[in-house]
This record gives sequence, structure tokens and C-alpha cells, in this order.
Amino acid sequence: MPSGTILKTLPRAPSIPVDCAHCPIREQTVCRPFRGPGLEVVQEFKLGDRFLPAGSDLFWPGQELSELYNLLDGWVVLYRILASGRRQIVDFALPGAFLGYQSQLDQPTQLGAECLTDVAVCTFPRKSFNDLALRHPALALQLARLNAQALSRAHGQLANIGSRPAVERTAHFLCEILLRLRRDETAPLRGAVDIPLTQTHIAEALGLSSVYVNKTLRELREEGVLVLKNGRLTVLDPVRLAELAEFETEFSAHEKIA
Amino acid sequence: MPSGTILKTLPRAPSIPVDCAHCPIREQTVCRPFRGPGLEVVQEFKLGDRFLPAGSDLFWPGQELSELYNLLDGWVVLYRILASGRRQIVDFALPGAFLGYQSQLDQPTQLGAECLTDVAVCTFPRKSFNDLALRHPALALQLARLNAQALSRAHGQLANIGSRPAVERTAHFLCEILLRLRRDETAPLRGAVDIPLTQTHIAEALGLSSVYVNKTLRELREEGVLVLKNGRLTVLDPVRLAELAEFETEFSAHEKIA
DNA sequence: CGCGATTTTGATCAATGTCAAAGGTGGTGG
DNA sequence: CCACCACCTTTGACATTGATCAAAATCGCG
Repeated sequence: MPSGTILKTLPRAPSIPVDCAHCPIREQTVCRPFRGPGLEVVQEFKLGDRFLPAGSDLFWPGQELSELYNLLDGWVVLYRILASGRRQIVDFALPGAFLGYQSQLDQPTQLGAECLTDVAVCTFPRKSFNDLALRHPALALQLARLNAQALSRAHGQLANIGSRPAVERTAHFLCEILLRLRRDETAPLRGAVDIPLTQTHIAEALGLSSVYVNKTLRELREEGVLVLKNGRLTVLDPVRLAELAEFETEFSAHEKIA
Repeated sequence: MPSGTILKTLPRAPSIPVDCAHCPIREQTVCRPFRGPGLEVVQEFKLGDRFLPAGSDLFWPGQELSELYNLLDGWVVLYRILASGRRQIVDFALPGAFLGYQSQLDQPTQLGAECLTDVAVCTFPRKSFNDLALRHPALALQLARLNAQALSRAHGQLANIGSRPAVERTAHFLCEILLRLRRDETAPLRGAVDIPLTQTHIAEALGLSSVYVNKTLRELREEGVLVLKNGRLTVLDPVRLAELAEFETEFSAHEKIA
């Protein structure tokens, strides 16, 4: 179980606002600018906390949200549904993600958000959020930065899905997730990590069929690159993985132009 | 030539700051919050204007930018380059787009920006932009909103590339561009529009080969849906196009759940 | 009028999807 | 503690989409 750090320490009762001063992940969230004395600003604005079990939905596509969510703990998958019924996963939200924000806050969202693990979020009122941001420039800027980060991730996904064959695509995807999980650690990405993804999730994220994802993972396993089994990802050959995933060499192709 | 409205009326000399009061697209840009008296804020911050011919590059992947750009006129294509040499187009910037912003302003950009038409941009200093935003909350918020918009577009592209077969994918792509061009007009999207895209551009955006894009466009033509010829897109059957592109029915698949 | 870039077409090939059925795995209730 | 169940994984045979290659036709432009 990859989640639980917060879930185990916070009260399970729904909608009990937790003291922001003890928020263990404030540094990674939209609340980051509020430190020390200024903290009561968010504390007052905050509506409460909510806890959701794995498999439940935070919101659905087409829904008119009244809240915004700060993901405190757990994994949430963001997706779109197409008329064909197919579902496309567009991002995986990790703790610190800010969910539900869009340029028109009074419009229904296009996204759905499903909990992959048990999840803890803290909630803010949606309608008045822009006003709060206008009163606190650092908050607005942090919001812009979070959105820019998500945009960059989406562009990376686009390049991955649009331009790489299945094996490289899968390698890149897993590598990206590993890097997000180990953000700070500079150590090479050897070893095992728990990842609450089924092969179907990976397929929906990568635009492949789940059967083919399975065959692709087998190839990566037989090549001795990595093993994904029972929600546990083990990297056997970090170097080969990074090669396949094209990490670190992403811009070299264009250096000649400069 | 789809661009030119501004290019024809502004002086061609490079780096002549134009009076922001006469900026014809301020309403669509990041500068939107600055009206009337407050306008000298941007006017002073602005470095100057720049004019680029079609085919030139505004910036390259891996470059450390010192400026940010407000696209005043023309089309700019944003792309990433993969180690394989393949190029993936991740967005088309239209007038009003704000280019070069990312969560870490001192990092090199992952994106390249190439002018599809003659282009006019106005430039801001990059390093101090966050400071300006902190002093002007409405600017920071507008920045967040622009980024959220771009993010939503990227998610739409992801769903398109990841989940739709070539014909629908192409139909959706063209439909989306048409809607962006006719943003305000509610009229059905019949008729002809100039679009400065080669079939290769479309291929690079959709993750298809250019040969197959050609075959796909032929099919759309033979089905009487649309014709794309010599940079001019003519929609023959708007209803069928919207059906193929799955516009307007995007969420209906999930209404059952609610 | 001619040249480079784009578009178009046909033939062939490779990558990925679909279908169907057989194992695993973990969770739940008796 | 065991048995069962739902869901996930794995595999093979086959179908299909889209890629690649190569050559001819067309277009924009000097």
C-alpha cells in the first residue's frame, strides 16, 4: 500500500478541518506561500477534510464542482471519457496536487477523478477561490506554477504517446512516475517501489490495449529491464531503462542548431 | 495568408515598443487585467516588439530564455524533440498566447517554437516576471487561467491521440482549430478558412505519418465532410464533422452515473 | 519555365488491436 | 481456516490499422 502516511495519522471522520499548521505537505501544495503567521488565511478559507476509499470517485466528467481539492495523501487518476466510451487517463495526481481548478470556475469540469488508493483531500470553496487568489498574489502565482508544471507533464505525455512505440512508451511512462516519486533523491532509480496501477490503468494512460501492455511488460521483463508484479515495480537495469525512456538526452537532438 | 492584421499596421522595425494603449488584442492576453490608468505598468515592463518571418524560430528546445513572449499576431507551433529525432507538436499558439512561461523560469525550456506565419510578439524580461506578478495579483491570476486553458487543451489532445483512430482524430483536430478560430461566433462552422498547416504539421501533431494523414484527408474529402487544399480548409458537412469529432457529446457517456 | 517543397498514390510490411480462454491473486464470508 | 468470487494477468491465433518505401503529380515561387 503506497499511501497511508497521512491516513494513518489523521482522524477518519469526514469534514473535520485539520490544523493547517500541522499540514505535513504544505511545502508541495498551492498553500506553500502561507507560512507562519499568514497561515490563518488558508485555515479560515478551508472548508474541511475528506477521506475517500480506494476505488471511489472524487468527481466525474460533466460535473459542476462547488469545491477545489488539495490532495493530501494517496493517488488520484485524472481522466476524460470519450463518446466512444473509451477512457483516457490524462494525469496521475500525487500528494500536493491541486484538483478541480480550471480557467472558468463556473463551468462543468471535463475531467473525472478516481481514487487509486485511499485518499485524503482538503477542500476549498470553488466560487470564491479566485477572489482569495487576488488578495494573495503569492497564492495566484503558485497556482500558475502548479498549472505550468501540469502542462509540461501533459506535453511530455503527448510526445510519449504520439511519438514512441510501445516498449519505449511504457518505459518512459514508468520512468517518469519513478522520478516523480523520488523527486528529491538524486540516487539512481534502482530497486522496488509500490505502484497502485493495474495494467489496464497503464493502457488507458498510454493509449494502448491492456493486452498489448501486458506483452510489452513481458518484453521489458525478459530483457531484464524491470518487473511489475502485484503492484510492485522493480527496476533491474536503470541504465537500460533510462536509455529506452530517453531520459537525460531529451534535448541533445537539437544542440546542433545552437 | 491567415495572419497579417497587426503586421500590416505595425512598423516592421524590430524592437520598437508599441504603445500598449493601442494593443488590439489586450483582451485576450495576459495583460488583460491592465486597463486604463494601470496600463503603464505593462508598458514600462515591456521590453519591445519583435517581428519574425514565417519559418523562423522564436526559440529552441534546451534554450535558456531571457524573455517571455506575448503573441500579437500569427501562428506559432510549439513542439518537443525526442532523442529519436522525431518531433511532436504539442500545441498551436494563436494571438493572445503567452509563450515561454514555465514553473522554473531559470531552467532551459523543453519546448521549441516555430513561426508558421509571419509573426509579431511583444517581449517581457523573464527573470523578473514573477516579481511583477507578485505585485499585480490580477496578472498572476490571469497567468494561472491561461495555463489552465492550455492544460485543458493538452488534455484534449491527449485523449484525441490516445483514443481515436485516424479519421476521427483528424476530424477532431481540425474541428478544435476551427472552434478556436471562431471562438465567439456561435454560428455553425460551415465555409472556408485559411489554415497555415502542411499535412506534415498535422501528422506531427497527431502522431501519424504524413502519408497516412494524406490518406485520411482523402477519405474525409470523398465522404464529403471537408476539403483541405492549399492551406484552405472548407467544411462541407458540419454535422457529420461534429459527429466524427465527437463535439458536444463529450460527457454524455457518463451521465448515467450521475 | 524550372526548381524545391508538398501532395498523392500503390504496394508491401510491421506494430498493435481484438477475441477467447486459461491461470493468478487477494479479499470475504462461512 | 478454507472456499469462493471478482478482478486482474497471461497467452495464442488472427484481424486491422497505420508505417514505410518509392515514384509520380502538383503547387508556389523566383
